[in-house]
Amino acid sequence: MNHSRHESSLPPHPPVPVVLASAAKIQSVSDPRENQLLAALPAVEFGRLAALLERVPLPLGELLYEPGGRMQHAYFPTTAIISLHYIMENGASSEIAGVGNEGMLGVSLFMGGHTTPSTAVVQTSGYAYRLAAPRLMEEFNRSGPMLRLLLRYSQALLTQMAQTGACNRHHSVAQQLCRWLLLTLDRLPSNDLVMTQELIASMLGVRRESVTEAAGFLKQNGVISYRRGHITVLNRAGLQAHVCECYGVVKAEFDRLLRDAQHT
Amino acid sequence: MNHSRHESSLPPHPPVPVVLASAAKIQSVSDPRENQLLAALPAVEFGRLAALLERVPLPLGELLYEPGGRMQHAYFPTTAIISLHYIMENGASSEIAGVGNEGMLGVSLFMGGHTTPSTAVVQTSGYAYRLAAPRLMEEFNRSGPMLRLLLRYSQALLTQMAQTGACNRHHSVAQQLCRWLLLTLDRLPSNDLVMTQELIASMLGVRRESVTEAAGFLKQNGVISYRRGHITVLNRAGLQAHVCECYGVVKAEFDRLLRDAQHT
DNA sequence: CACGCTAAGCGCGCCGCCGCACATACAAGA
DNA sequence: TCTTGTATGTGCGGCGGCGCGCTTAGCGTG
Repeated sequence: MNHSRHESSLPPHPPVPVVLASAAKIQSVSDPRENQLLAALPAVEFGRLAALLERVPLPLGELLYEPGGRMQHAYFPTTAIISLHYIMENGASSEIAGVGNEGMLGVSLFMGGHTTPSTAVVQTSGYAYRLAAPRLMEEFNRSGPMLRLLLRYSQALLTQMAQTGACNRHHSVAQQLCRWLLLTLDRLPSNDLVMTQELIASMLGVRRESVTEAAGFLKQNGVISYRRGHITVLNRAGLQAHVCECYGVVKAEFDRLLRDAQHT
Repeated sequence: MNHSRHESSLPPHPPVPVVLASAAKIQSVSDPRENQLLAALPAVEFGRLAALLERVPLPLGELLYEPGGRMQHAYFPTTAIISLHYIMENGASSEIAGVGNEGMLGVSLFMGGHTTPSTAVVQTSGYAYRLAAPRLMEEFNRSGPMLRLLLRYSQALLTQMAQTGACNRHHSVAQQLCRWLLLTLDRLPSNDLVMTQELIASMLGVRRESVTEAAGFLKQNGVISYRRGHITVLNRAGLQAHVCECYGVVKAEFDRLLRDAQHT
Protein backbone atom coordinates (compact mmCIF):
# COMPACT_ATOMS: atom_id res chain seq x y z
CA MET A 1 0.00 0.00 0.00
CA ASN A 2 2.68 2.43 1.02
CA HIS A 3 5.00 2.49 -1.92
CA SER A 4 7.92 4.09 -0.12
CA ARG A 5 11.01 2.03 -0.28
CA HIS A 6 11.73 1.62 3.39
CA GLU A 7 9.65 1.49 6.50
CA SER A 8 10.04 3.88 9.39
CA SER A 9 13.31 2.24 10.27
CA LEU A 10 15.30 5.44 10.09
CA PRO A 11 16.42 7.32 13.19
CA PRO A 12 14.52 10.53 13.92
CA HIS A 13 15.98 13.55 12.21
CA PRO A 14 18.60 15.44 14.18
CA PRO A 15 16.94 18.66 15.23
CA VAL A 16 19.62 21.17 14.52
CA PRO A 17 20.57 21.59 10.89
CA VAL A 18 16.95 21.35 9.92
CA VAL A 19 17.90 22.19 6.43
CA LEU A 20 19.62 18.90 5.88
CA ALA A 21 17.58 16.85 8.31
CA SER A 22 15.99 14.74 5.63
CA ALA A 23 19.15 13.92 3.78
CA ALA A 24 18.49 10.70 5.50
CA LYS A 25 20.52 8.24 3.56
CA ILE A 26 23.74 10.16 3.66
CA GLN A 27 25.83 7.17 4.60
CA SER A 28 24.03 4.77 2.33
CA VAL A 29 24.82 4.38 -1.33
CA SER A 30 23.35 7.25 -3.27
CA ASP A 31 21.64 5.98 -6.35
CA PRO A 32 19.58 7.88 -8.91
CA ARG A 33 17.19 4.96 -8.86
CA GLU A 34 15.89 6.13 -5.56
CA ASN A 35 13.85 8.26 -7.90
CA GLN A 36 11.15 6.02 -9.24
CA LEU A 37 10.99 7.58 -12.67
CA LEU A 38 14.68 7.04 -13.24
CA ALA A 39 14.34 3.57 -11.80
CA ALA A 40 11.66 2.79 -14.35
CA LEU A 41 13.96 3.49 -17.28
CA PRO A 42 15.34 0.51 -19.17
CA ALA A 43 19.01 -0.21 -18.53
CA VAL A 44 20.20 1.27 -21.82
CA GLU A 45 18.54 4.61 -21.32
CA PHE A 46 19.44 4.75 -17.68
CA GLY A 47 23.04 4.01 -18.52
CA ARG A 48 23.14 6.86 -20.98
CA LEU A 49 21.78 9.28 -18.45
CA ALA A 50 23.54 8.12 -15.30
CA ALA A 51 26.77 9.94 -16.04
CA LEU A 52 24.90 13.14 -16.79
CA LEU A 53 22.93 13.21 -13.57
CA GLU A 54 24.23 15.48 -10.87
CA ARG A 55 23.28 14.92 -7.27
CA VAL A 56 22.36 18.16 -5.52
CA PRO A 57 21.17 18.97 -2.01
CA LEU A 58 17.93 20.89 -1.88
CA PRO A 59 17.61 22.93 1.32
CA LEU A 60 14.19 23.77 2.66
CA GLY A 61 12.72 26.82 1.05
CA GLU A 62 15.05 26.98 -1.94
CA LEU A 63 13.39 28.45 -4.99
CA LEU A 64 13.98 26.24 -7.98
CA TYR A 65 11.79 28.16 -10.34
CA GLU A 66 9.95 31.45 -10.55
CA PRO A 67 7.33 32.50 -13.08
CA GLY A 68 8.95 34.08 -16.09
CA GLY A 69 12.26 32.49 -15.37
CA ARG A 70 13.94 29.98 -17.59
CA MET A 71 14.60 26.55 -16.28
CA GLN A 72 18.11 25.21 -16.73
CA HIS A 73 17.63 21.75 -15.28
CA ALA A 74 15.10 19.07 -14.69
CA TYR A 75 15.09 17.71 -11.13
CA PHE A 76 14.44 14.13 -10.11
CA PRO A 77 14.02 14.15 -6.33
CA THR A 78 15.10 11.21 -4.25
CA THR A 79 14.64 12.30 -0.64
CA ALA A 80 13.53 15.89 -1.28
CA ILE A 81 9.99 17.05 -1.99
CA ILE A 82 9.30 20.00 -4.25
CA SER A 83 6.09 21.96 -4.19
CA LEU A 84 4.55 23.69 -7.18
CA HIS A 85 2.77 26.86 -6.12
CA TYR A 86 0.62 29.52 -7.58
CA ILE A 87 1.01 32.94 -6.04
CA MET A 88 -1.85 35.23 -6.86
CA GLU A 89 -1.73 38.94 -7.29
CA ASN A 90 -3.18 39.56 -3.85
CA GLY A 91 -0.45 37.42 -2.32
CA ALA A 92 -2.63 34.39 -1.66
CA SER A 93 -1.10 31.11 -2.70
CA SER A 94 -2.02 27.49 -3.33
CA GLU A 95 -0.07 24.39 -4.01
CA ILE A 96 -1.12 22.89 -7.28
CA ALA A 97 1.04 19.80 -7.16
CA GLY A 98 3.87 18.21 -5.28
CA VAL A 99 6.88 16.41 -6.69
CA GLY A 100 8.73 13.73 -4.79
CA ASN A 101 10.69 10.65 -5.64
CA GLU A 102 7.79 9.49 -7.80
CA GLY A 103 8.28 12.29 -10.30
CA MET A 104 10.26 15.13 -11.77
CA LEU A 105 10.27 18.88 -11.87
CA GLY A 106 10.41 20.52 -15.27
CA VAL A 107 7.80 19.03 -17.55
CA SER A 108 7.58 22.41 -19.26
CA LEU A 109 11.04 21.78 -20.67
CA PHE A 110 9.79 19.12 -23.04
CA MET A 111 6.28 20.46 -23.26
CA GLY A 112 7.83 23.33 -25.08
CA GLY A 113 6.57 26.34 -23.22
CA HIS A 114 9.85 26.87 -21.41
CA THR A 115 8.03 28.83 -18.74
CA THR A 116 5.06 28.24 -16.48
CA PRO A 117 3.14 30.63 -14.24
CA SER A 118 3.93 28.54 -11.18
CA THR A 119 6.65 28.69 -8.57
CA ALA A 120 8.72 25.69 -7.51
CA VAL A 121 10.03 25.62 -3.97
CA VAL A 122 11.61 22.93 -1.80
CA GLN A 123 9.04 21.75 0.69
CA THR A 124 11.11 19.05 2.35
CA SER A 125 14.86 19.25 2.26
CA GLY A 126 16.77 16.38 0.78
CA TYR A 127 18.49 15.41 -2.40
CA ALA A 128 17.63 15.32 -6.05
CA TYR A 129 19.41 14.43 -9.23
CA ARG A 130 19.38 17.13 -11.80
CA LEU A 131 19.83 16.94 -15.51
CA ALA A 132 20.77 19.88 -17.72
CA ALA A 133 17.90 20.92 -19.94
CA PRO A 134 19.71 20.22 -23.24
CA ARG A 135 20.64 16.71 -22.06
CA LEU A 136 17.04 16.06 -21.13
CA MET A 137 15.91 17.17 -24.54
CA GLU A 138 18.44 15.00 -26.32
CA GLU A 139 17.12 11.95 -24.57
CA PHE A 140 13.51 13.01 -24.99
CA ASN A 141 14.02 13.56 -28.69
CA ARG A 142 15.17 10.01 -29.19
CA SER A 143 11.47 9.25 -29.00
CA GLY A 144 12.15 6.20 -26.93
CA PRO A 145 11.24 5.05 -23.44
CA MET A 146 12.19 8.39 -21.92
CA LEU A 147 9.62 10.22 -24.01
CA ARG A 148 6.92 7.74 -23.14
CA LEU A 149 7.80 7.78 -19.48
CA LEU A 150 7.83 11.54 -19.23
CA LEU A 151 4.56 11.90 -21.08
CA ARG A 152 3.00 9.31 -18.86
CA TYR A 153 4.24 11.23 -15.86
CA SER A 154 2.83 14.44 -17.28
CA GLN A 155 -0.56 12.89 -17.35
CA ALA A 156 -0.29 11.83 -13.73
CA LEU A 157 0.69 15.38 -12.92
CA LEU A 158 -2.30 16.66 -14.84
CA THR A 159 -4.55 14.40 -12.84
CA GLN A 160 -3.04 15.61 -9.62
CA MET A 161 -3.65 19.23 -10.55
CA ALA A 162 -7.21 18.69 -11.65
CA GLN A 163 -8.04 16.68 -8.57
CA THR A 164 -6.49 19.28 -6.30
CA GLY A 165 -8.57 21.95 -7.98
CA ALA A 166 -11.80 20.07 -7.48
CA CYS A 167 -10.80 19.28 -3.91
CA ASN A 168 -10.27 22.99 -3.26
CA ARG A 169 -13.83 23.57 -4.25
CA HIS A 170 -15.66 20.84 -2.47
CA HIS A 171 -13.81 19.48 0.51
CA SER A 172 -13.11 20.71 4.01
CA VAL A 173 -9.78 21.90 5.30
CA ALA A 174 -9.51 18.82 7.49
CA GLN A 175 -9.99 16.53 4.52
CA GLN A 176 -7.46 18.43 2.51
CA LEU A 177 -4.97 18.32 5.32
CA CYS A 178 -5.33 14.55 5.42
CA ARG A 179 -4.85 14.36 1.67
CA TRP A 180 -1.77 16.49 1.88
CA LEU A 181 -0.29 14.54 4.77
CA LEU A 182 -0.84 11.22 3.04
CA LEU A 183 0.65 12.37 -0.24
CA THR A 184 3.64 13.77 1.61
CA LEU A 185 4.01 10.63 3.68
CA ASP A 186 4.10 8.52 0.53
CA ARG A 187 7.13 10.49 -0.56
CA LEU A 188 9.01 10.21 2.68
CA PRO A 189 10.96 7.38 4.24
CA SER A 190 9.74 8.18 7.75
CA ASN A 191 6.56 9.21 9.51
CA ASP A 192 8.04 12.44 10.71
CA LEU A 193 7.73 15.59 8.67
CA VAL A 194 9.58 18.80 9.29
CA MET A 195 6.85 21.28 8.64
CA THR A 196 5.15 24.18 10.35
CA GLN A 197 1.42 24.71 10.28
CA GLU A 198 2.05 28.07 8.72
CA LEU A 199 3.74 26.40 5.77
CA ILE A 200 0.99 23.84 5.38
CA ALA A 201 -1.53 26.65 5.40
CA SER A 202 0.21 28.39 2.54
CA MET A 203 0.26 25.14 0.61
CA LEU A 204 -3.41 24.48 1.06
CA GLY A 205 -4.20 28.14 0.54
CA VAL A 206 -6.00 28.51 3.86
CA ARG A 207 -5.51 30.37 7.13
CA ARG A 208 -2.88 29.15 9.50
CA GLU A 209 -5.52 28.96 12.23
CA SER A 210 -7.65 26.67 10.11
CA VAL A 211 -4.75 24.26 9.93
CA THR A 212 -4.26 24.52 13.68
CA GLU A 213 -7.87 23.58 14.18
CA ALA A 214 -7.77 20.65 11.77
CA ALA A 215 -4.45 19.45 13.20
CA GLY A 216 -5.83 19.72 16.70
CA PHE A 217 -8.72 17.54 15.71
CA LEU A 218 -6.41 14.88 14.30
CA LYS A 219 -4.22 15.07 17.37
CA GLN A 220 -7.17 14.51 19.68
CA ASN A 221 -8.09 11.43 17.71
CA GLY A 222 -4.58 10.09 18.13
CA VAL A 223 -3.88 10.22 14.42
CA ILE A 224 -0.94 12.57 14.59
CA SER A 225 1.20 14.28 17.16
CA TYR A 226 3.29 17.36 16.73
CA ARG A 227 5.58 19.84 18.31
CA ARG A 228 7.03 23.09 17.00
CA GLY A 229 7.79 22.44 13.40
CA HIS A 230 7.44 18.68 13.41
CA ILE A 231 4.49 16.49 12.65
CA THR A 232 4.50 12.77 13.32
CA VAL A 233 1.90 10.51 11.86
CA LEU A 234 0.97 7.92 14.46
CA ASN A 235 -1.82 6.19 12.65
CA ARG A 236 -1.92 6.15 8.92
CA ALA A 237 -5.27 4.42 8.80
CA GLY A 238 -6.71 7.25 10.84
CA LEU A 239 -5.71 9.68 8.14
CA GLN A 240 -7.32 7.51 5.52
CA ALA A 241 -10.51 7.44 7.53
CA HIS A 242 -10.80 11.22 7.30
CA VAL A 243 -9.40 11.89 3.86
CA CYS A 244 -11.57 12.59 0.83
CA GLU A 245 -11.50 10.50 -2.29
CA CYS A 246 -8.98 12.85 -3.89
CA TYR A 247 -6.02 11.20 -2.26
CA GLY A 248 -6.98 7.82 -3.61
CA VAL A 249 -7.43 9.10 -7.14
CA VAL A 250 -4.05 10.78 -7.24
CA LYS A 251 -2.33 7.86 -5.59
CA ALA A 252 -3.92 5.39 -7.98
CA GLU A 253 -2.75 7.43 -10.93
CA PHE A 254 0.83 7.47 -9.73
CA ASP A 255 0.73 3.77 -9.05
CA ARG A 256 -0.65 3.14 -12.50
CA LEU A 257 2.09 5.25 -14.02
CA LEU A 258 4.78 3.18 -12.40
CA ARG A 259 3.08 -0.09 -13.19
CA ASP A 260 2.77 0.89 -16.83
CA ALA A 261 6.38 1.94 -16.82
CA GLN A 262 7.44 -1.65 -16.18
CA HIS A 263 6.62 -2.66 -19.74
CA THR A 264 7.93 0.44 -21.43
CA MET B 1 -7.74 41.29 -28.34
CA ASN B 2 -10.62 38.98 -29.04
CA HIS B 3 -9.06 36.25 -31.07
CA SER B 4 -12.34 34.86 -32.41
CA ARG B 5 -12.32 34.81 -36.14
CA HIS B 6 -15.39 36.91 -36.75
CA GLU B 7 -17.15 39.66 -34.93
CA SER B 8 -20.76 39.44 -33.82
CA SER B 9 -21.91 39.61 -37.40
CA LEU B 10 -23.87 36.42 -37.24
CA PRO B 11 -27.64 36.39 -36.94
CA PRO B 12 -29.03 35.41 -33.54
CA HIS B 13 -29.49 31.74 -33.10
CA PRO B 14 -32.89 30.35 -34.08
CA PRO B 15 -34.61 29.51 -30.83
CA VAL B 16 -36.15 26.17 -31.54
CA PRO B 17 -33.72 23.36 -32.18
CA VAL B 18 -31.56 24.55 -29.35
CA VAL B 19 -29.37 21.56 -29.78
CA LEU B 20 -28.09 22.77 -33.09
CA ALA B 21 -28.47 26.45 -32.48
CA SER B 22 -24.76 27.15 -32.52
CA ALA B 23 -24.01 25.23 -35.65
CA ALA B 24 -23.81 28.73 -36.91
CA LYS B 25 -21.79 28.36 -40.03
CA ILE B 26 -23.84 25.64 -41.62
CA GLN B 27 -24.01 27.36 -44.94
CA SER B 28 -20.44 28.61 -44.95
CA VAL B 29 -17.52 26.51 -46.13
CA SER B 30 -16.55 24.04 -43.48
CA ASP B 31 -12.84 23.92 -42.99
CA PRO B 32 -10.83 22.07 -40.36
CA ARG B 33 -8.72 25.18 -40.04
CA GLU B 34 -11.48 26.81 -38.11
CA ASN B 35 -9.78 24.89 -35.36
CA GLN B 36 -6.73 26.88 -34.46
CA LEU B 37 -4.53 23.94 -33.64
CA LEU B 38 -5.13 22.34 -37.00
CA ALA B 39 -4.65 25.73 -38.62
CA ALA B 40 -1.27 26.03 -36.98
CA LEU B 41 0.04 22.87 -38.63
CA PRO B 42 2.41 23.27 -41.55
CA ALA B 43 0.90 22.50 -44.94
CA VAL B 44 2.52 19.08 -45.26
CA GLU B 45 1.22 17.78 -41.98
CA PHE B 46 -2.16 19.33 -42.44
CA GLY B 47 -2.41 17.79 -45.87
CA ARG B 48 -1.67 14.38 -44.47
CA LEU B 49 -4.37 14.72 -41.84
CA ALA B 50 -7.06 16.52 -43.81
CA ALA B 51 -8.42 13.40 -45.46
CA LEU B 52 -8.56 11.57 -42.13
CA LEU B 53 -10.55 14.22 -40.34
CA GLU B 54 -14.23 13.61 -39.98
CA ARG B 55 -16.61 16.45 -39.33
CA VAL B 56 -19.15 15.59 -36.65
CA PRO B 57 -21.97 17.53 -35.03
CA LEU B 58 -21.81 17.71 -31.26
CA PRO B 59 -25.21 18.23 -29.68
CA LEU B 60 -25.47 19.93 -26.33
CA GLY B 61 -24.99 17.55 -23.46
CA GLU B 62 -23.42 14.71 -25.44
CA LEU B 63 -20.96 12.71 -23.41
CA LEU B 64 -17.73 12.29 -25.28
CA TYR B 65 -15.87 10.58 -22.53
CA GLU B 66 -16.49 9.01 -19.17
CA PRO B 67 -13.95 7.96 -16.54
CA GLY B 68 -12.78 4.45 -17.10
CA GLY B 69 -13.82 4.51 -20.73
CA ARG B 70 -11.45 4.25 -23.63
CA MET B 71 -11.25 7.09 -26.05
CA GLN B 72 -11.54 6.22 -29.72
CA HIS B 73 -11.01 9.66 -31.23
CA ALA B 74 -9.42 12.98 -30.63
CA TYR B 75 -11.76 15.95 -31.20
CA PHE B 76 -10.77 19.29 -32.65
CA PRO B 77 -13.75 21.62 -32.09
CA THR B 78 -14.54 24.36 -34.53
CA THR B 79 -17.83 25.82 -33.35
CA ALA B 80 -18.50 23.46 -30.45
CA ILE B 81 -17.18 23.81 -26.93
CA ILE B 82 -16.37 20.81 -24.80
CA SER B 83 -16.14 20.91 -21.05
CA LEU B 84 -13.89 18.70 -18.94
CA HIS B 85 -15.53 17.89 -15.63
CA TYR B 86 -14.77 16.17 -12.43
CA ILE B 87 -17.67 14.50 -10.74
CA MET B 88 -17.00 13.69 -7.14
CA GLU B 89 -18.36 10.82 -5.15
CA ASN B 90 -20.96 12.97 -3.44
CA GLY B 91 -22.23 14.14 -6.84
CA ALA B 92 -20.64 17.57 -6.72
CA SER B 93 -18.86 18.59 -9.89
CA SER B 94 -16.40 21.13 -11.20
CA GLU B 95 -15.19 22.06 -14.60
CA ILE B 96 -11.45 21.70 -14.74
CA ALA B 97 -10.95 22.96 -18.27
CA GLY B 98 -12.80 23.89 -21.42
CA VAL B 99 -11.89 22.99 -24.97
CA GLY B 100 -12.95 25.11 -27.90
CA ASN B 101 -11.57 25.90 -31.31
CA GLU B 102 -8.25 26.78 -29.67
CA GLY B 103 -7.61 23.20 -28.63
CA MET B 104 -8.37 19.54 -28.70
CA LEU B 105 -9.94 16.84 -26.60
CA GLY B 106 -7.92 13.73 -25.98
CA VAL B 107 -4.46 14.62 -24.77
CA SER B 108 -4.46 11.42 -22.77
CA LEU B 109 -4.26 9.52 -26.05
CA PHE B 110 -0.70 10.59 -26.64
CA MET B 111 0.17 11.07 -23.00
CA GLY B 112 -0.17 7.36 -22.74
CA GLY B 113 -2.59 6.88 -19.91
CA HIS B 114 -5.49 6.09 -22.20
CA THR B 115 -7.92 7.03 -19.48
CA THR B 116 -8.45 10.04 -17.25
CA PRO B 117 -10.65 10.51 -14.21
CA SER B 118 -12.52 13.33 -15.89
CA THR B 119 -15.71 13.49 -17.91
CA ALA B 120 -15.99 15.27 -21.26
CA VAL B 121 -19.36 16.74 -22.19
CA VAL B 122 -20.51 19.12 -24.90
CA GLN B 123 -21.11 22.51 -23.34
CA THR B 124 -22.03 24.39 -26.49
CA SER B 125 -23.39 22.55 -29.47
CA GLY B 126 -21.59 22.86 -32.75
CA TYR B 127 -19.12 20.98 -34.87
CA ALA B 128 -15.78 19.36 -34.38
CA TYR B 129 -13.38 17.38 -36.52
CA ARG B 130 -12.45 14.09 -35.09
CA LEU B 131 -9.49 11.90 -35.75
CA ALA B 132 -9.30 8.20 -34.98
CA ALA B 133 -6.93 7.49 -32.15
CA PRO B 134 -4.53 5.31 -34.19
CA ARG B 135 -4.28 8.01 -36.88
CA LEU B 136 -3.48 10.60 -34.24
CA MET B 137 -0.78 8.38 -32.86
CA GLU B 138 0.78 7.76 -36.25
CA GLU B 139 1.16 11.46 -36.81
CA PHE B 140 2.30 12.06 -33.26
CA ASN B 141 4.93 9.38 -33.57
CA ARG B 142 6.51 11.04 -36.54
CA SER B 143 8.00 13.32 -33.91
CA GLY B 144 7.40 16.33 -36.10
CA PRO B 145 5.37 19.50 -35.82
CA MET B 146 2.29 17.62 -34.63
CA LEU B 147 4.11 16.31 -31.61
CA ARG B 148 5.47 19.71 -30.74
CA LEU B 149 2.12 21.38 -31.24
CA LEU B 150 0.23 18.88 -29.12
CA LEU B 151 2.76 19.02 -26.34
CA ARG B 152 2.62 22.76 -26.40
CA TYR B 153 -1.14 22.58 -26.18
CA SER B 154 -0.90 20.17 -23.27
CA GLN B 155 1.06 22.72 -21.39
CA ALA B 156 -1.55 25.38 -22.02
CA LEU B 157 -4.14 22.94 -20.75
CA LEU B 158 -2.05 22.28 -17.69
CA THR B 159 -1.90 25.98 -17.01
CA GLN B 160 -5.63 26.30 -17.40
CA MET B 161 -6.25 23.51 -14.90
CA ALA B 162 -3.83 24.85 -12.36
CA GLN B 163 -5.18 28.36 -12.64
CA THR B 164 -8.75 27.15 -12.31
CA GLY B 165 -7.79 25.27 -9.19
CA ALA B 166 -6.24 28.29 -7.56
CA CYS B 167 -9.19 30.41 -8.67
CA ASN B 168 -11.55 27.96 -6.97
CA ARG B 169 -9.74 28.57 -3.75
CA HIS B 170 -9.34 32.30 -3.69
CA HIS B 171 -11.85 34.11 -5.86
CA SER B 172 -15.53 34.92 -5.54
CA VAL B 173 -18.30 33.34 -7.56
CA ALA B 174 -18.83 36.60 -9.42
CA GLN B 175 -15.19 36.72 -10.47
CA GLN B 176 -15.27 33.13 -11.56
CA LEU B 177 -18.42 33.71 -13.53
CA CYS B 178 -16.70 36.55 -15.38
CA ARG B 179 -13.72 34.35 -16.07
CA TRP B 180 -15.92 31.61 -17.39
CA LEU B 181 -17.94 33.95 -19.57
CA LEU B 182 -14.86 35.52 -21.06
CA LEU B 183 -13.21 32.20 -21.81
CA THR B 184 -16.41 30.94 -23.40
CA LEU B 185 -16.85 34.14 -25.36
CA ASP B 186 -13.37 33.80 -26.78
CA ARG B 187 -14.40 30.46 -28.21
CA LEU B 188 -17.64 31.65 -29.76
CA PRO B 189 -18.39 33.62 -32.89
CA SER B 190 -21.19 35.60 -31.26
CA ASN B 191 -21.95 37.31 -27.97
CA ASP B 192 -24.90 35.09 -27.29
CA LEU B 193 -24.50 31.89 -25.34
CA VAL B 194 -27.10 29.18 -25.02
CA MET B 195 -26.71 28.31 -21.41
CA THR B 196 -28.79 28.01 -18.28
CA GLN B 197 -27.62 29.23 -14.93
CA GLU B 198 -28.06 25.74 -13.64
CA LEU B 199 -25.48 24.49 -16.12
CA ILE B 200 -23.06 27.26 -15.31
CA ALA B 201 -23.44 26.43 -11.65
CA SER B 202 -22.47 22.84 -12.25
CA MET B 203 -19.44 24.00 -14.24
CA LEU B 204 -18.23 26.33 -11.57
CA GLY B 205 -19.12 23.84 -8.89
CA VAL B 206 -21.38 26.23 -6.99
CA ARG B 207 -25.09 26.57 -6.19
CA ARG B 208 -27.43 27.62 -8.91
CA GLU B 209 -28.63 30.47 -6.71
CA SER B 210 -25.11 31.78 -6.35
CA VAL B 211 -24.92 32.06 -10.10
CA THR B 212 -28.29 33.80 -10.17
CA GLU B 213 -26.99 36.33 -7.71
CA ALA B 214 -23.75 36.97 -9.58
CA ALA B 215 -25.57 37.14 -12.90
CA GLY B 216 -28.09 39.58 -11.44
CA PHE B 217 -25.26 41.80 -10.36
CA LEU B 218 -23.76 41.81 -13.83
CA LYS B 219 -27.16 42.45 -15.36
CA GLN B 220 -27.73 45.45 -13.12
CA ASN B 221 -24.43 46.88 -14.21
CA GLY B 222 -25.43 46.51 -17.83
CA VAL B 223 -22.69 44.01 -18.54
CA ILE B 224 -24.92 41.17 -19.63
CA SER B 225 -28.56 40.49 -20.28
CA TYR B 226 -30.31 37.18 -20.26
CA ARG B 227 -33.53 35.36 -20.64
CA ARG B 228 -34.42 31.72 -20.09
CA GLY B 229 -31.47 29.77 -21.26
CA HIS B 230 -29.66 32.55 -23.09
CA ILE B 231 -27.01 34.94 -21.97
CA THR B 232 -25.92 37.90 -24.05
CA VAL B 233 -22.78 39.79 -23.26
CA LEU B 234 -23.43 43.48 -23.82
CA ASN B 235 -20.19 44.88 -22.60
CA ARG B 236 -17.09 42.83 -22.75
CA ALA B 237 -15.01 45.46 -21.01
CA GLY B 238 -17.44 45.30 -18.12
CA LEU B 239 -16.63 41.63 -17.67
CA GLN B 240 -12.95 42.38 -17.71
CA ALA B 241 -13.45 44.98 -15.04
CA HIS B 242 -14.82 42.38 -12.65
CA VAL B 243 -12.80 39.33 -13.59
CA CYS B 244 -9.86 38.09 -11.58
CA GLU B 245 -6.39 37.75 -12.98
CA CYS B 246 -6.99 34.08 -13.78
CA TYR B 247 -8.64 34.84 -17.08
CA GLY B 248 -5.71 36.85 -18.29
CA VAL B 249 -3.21 34.18 -17.35
CA VAL B 250 -5.06 31.43 -19.19
CA LYS B 251 -5.72 33.64 -22.19
CA ALA B 252 -2.11 34.70 -22.38
CA GLU B 253 -1.00 31.10 -22.33
CA PHE B 254 -3.29 30.16 -25.21
CA ASP B 255 -2.15 33.18 -27.19
CA ARG B 256 1.44 32.26 -26.56
CA LEU B 257 0.79 28.72 -27.70
CA LEU B 258 -0.57 29.89 -31.01
CA ARG B 259 2.13 32.47 -31.49
CA ASP B 260 4.81 29.86 -30.85
CA ALA B 261 3.06 27.54 -33.24
CA GLN B 262 3.78 29.91 -36.09
CA HIS B 263 7.44 28.99 -36.15
CA THR B 264 6.98 25.32 -35.58
C1' DC C 1 -55.21 29.87 -25.71
C1' DA C 2 -54.47 27.51 -21.69
C1' DC C 3 -51.36 24.16 -19.72
C1' DG C 4 -47.25 22.48 -17.91
C1' DC C 5 -42.42 22.31 -17.67
C1' DT C 6 -38.45 24.34 -16.39
C1' DA C 7 -35.49 28.63 -15.66
C1' DA C 8 -34.84 32.18 -12.69
C1' DG C 9 -35.73 34.98 -8.35
C1' DC C 10 -36.04 35.23 -3.39
C1' DG C 11 -35.76 34.57 1.61
C1' DC C 12 -34.71 32.22 5.29
C1' DG C 13 -31.16 29.92 8.81
C1' DC C 14 -26.75 27.67 8.90
C1' DC C 15 -21.92 26.59 8.67
C1' DG C 16 -17.17 26.91 7.38
C1' DC C 17 -13.73 29.72 6.78
C1' DC C 18 -11.71 34.40 7.13
C1' DG C 19 -9.32 38.41 9.44
C1' DC C 20 -7.84 40.15 13.46
C1' DA C 21 -6.01 40.46 18.03
C1' DC C 22 -4.12 38.29 21.47
C1' DA C 23 -2.25 34.83 24.79
C1' DT C 24 0.89 31.10 25.30
C1' DA C 25 4.27 28.09 24.69
C1' DC C 26 8.78 26.23 22.84
C1' DA C 27 13.62 26.32 21.38
C1' DA C 28 18.09 28.45 20.02
C1' DG C 29 21.58 31.53 21.15
C1' DA C 30 23.75 35.04 24.10
C1' DT D 1 19.72 31.27 32.55
C1' DC D 2 17.49 34.74 30.26
C1' DT D 3 16.11 36.67 25.97
C1' DT D 4 14.06 36.73 21.74
C1' DG D 5 12.03 34.98 17.77
C1' DT D 6 8.86 32.04 16.09
C1' DA D 7 5.27 28.32 16.37
C1' DT D 8 0.96 27.27 18.22
C1' DG D 9 -3.65 28.06 20.67
C1' DT D 10 -8.01 30.72 21.24
C1' DG D 11 -11.74 33.75 20.84
C1' DC D 12 -14.28 37.02 18.60
C1' DG D 13 -17.29 39.20 14.67
C1' DG D 14 -18.18 38.94 9.85
C1' DC D 15 -19.15 37.16 5.34
C1' DG D 16 -19.61 34.28 1.49
C1' DG D 17 -21.63 30.43 0.05
C1' DC D 18 -24.84 26.38 1.14
C1' DG D 19 -29.33 23.85 1.48
C1' DC D 20 -33.98 24.34 1.49
C1' DG D 21 -38.46 25.64 0.13
C1' DC D 22 -41.14 28.42 -2.33
C1' DT D 23 -42.67 31.92 -5.83
C1' DT D 24 -42.56 34.06 -10.37
C1' DA D 25 -42.17 34.00 -15.13
C1' DG D 26 -40.80 32.56 -19.82
C1' DC D 27 -41.61 29.45 -23.49
C1' DG D 28 -43.06 25.35 -26.11
C1' DT D 29 -46.83 22.11 -26.51
C1' DG D 30 -51.22 20.31 -26.90
